[in-house]
Amino acid sequence: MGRSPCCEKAHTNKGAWTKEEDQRLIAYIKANGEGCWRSLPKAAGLLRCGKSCRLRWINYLRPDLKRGNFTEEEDELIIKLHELLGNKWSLIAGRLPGRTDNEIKNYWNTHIKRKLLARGVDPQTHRPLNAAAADHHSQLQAPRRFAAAAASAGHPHHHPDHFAVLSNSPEACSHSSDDEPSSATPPPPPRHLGIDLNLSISLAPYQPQSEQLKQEEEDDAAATTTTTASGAGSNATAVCLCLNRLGLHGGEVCSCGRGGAPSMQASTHMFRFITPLGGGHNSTSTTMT
DNA sequence: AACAGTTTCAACCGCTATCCC
DNA sequence: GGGGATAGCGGTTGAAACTGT
Repeated sequence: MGRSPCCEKAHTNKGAWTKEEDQRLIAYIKANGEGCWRSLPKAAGLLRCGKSCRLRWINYLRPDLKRGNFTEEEDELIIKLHELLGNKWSLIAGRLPGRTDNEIKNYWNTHIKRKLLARGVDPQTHRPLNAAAADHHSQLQAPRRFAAAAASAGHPHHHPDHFAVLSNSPEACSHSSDDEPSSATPPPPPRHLGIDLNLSISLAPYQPQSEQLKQEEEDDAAATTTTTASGAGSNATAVCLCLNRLGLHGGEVCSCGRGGAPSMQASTHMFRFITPLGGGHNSTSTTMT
């Protein structure tokens, strides 16, 4: 039996795209928008698989792509996000406007891995290499927990890219590490690379962007912090995790607070670091830099 | 200049998640 | 609720570009 092929392979081109194919695809999407990828090739007059068209558009032809070398700030942001999310390239890409998951994945494998190794840091675990060797078992799981939690908590009405990063949320907290026995008093939160890792990720209810922006405008009494209706409860402070809030340049990419940045997707890929009121001092955002 | 080895990155493949009937 | 169709994701591949000898 098996799956039906994603397209009629006998009559499709493969390999590198020609300029003419690119032009056809661009023209079609400009005229009709991104729609059903499966039917697009035929409609656009392309002898390509829909999947291939989608990939070409997303990774190469999209007008909002940045292209060019990664900046030092982007490097560090990728490293930090990878530490939190693991190999969730699309989620990481969601925090880097103009970059694609494929681009980041390639960049990770070709540049950042080596950079971390040169620093003596294990690229998978983000731990010092000798320490990583020491407790092999526990390291395998640590950096993936956040992403795993987010993925496994999948609710059909939650947009997959919308989850909050919660702290001190008992049901959400998956950070009690395997290498430390659980006890009545939880161990102090670990810190890595200047990030307060007293965090975990859970899904936040998805809202359509306009609704979300409206909500955020309402909630936006405090410029950089908002409360959410998520499971963190009412006394949690949410801190935006977009570029400028991470202390990086390029504040224009942030549209999470209000509609200021034109058409950036940042608000549709929102992470929030939530720290408890009172004790938090917004420590998450301040320690991220 | 020619060749071999290495690096980069666009594209493909297979799988899972989600949608829709 | 079940099953097929579709979209999206992450891992892998391989050709092109680059570097060293």
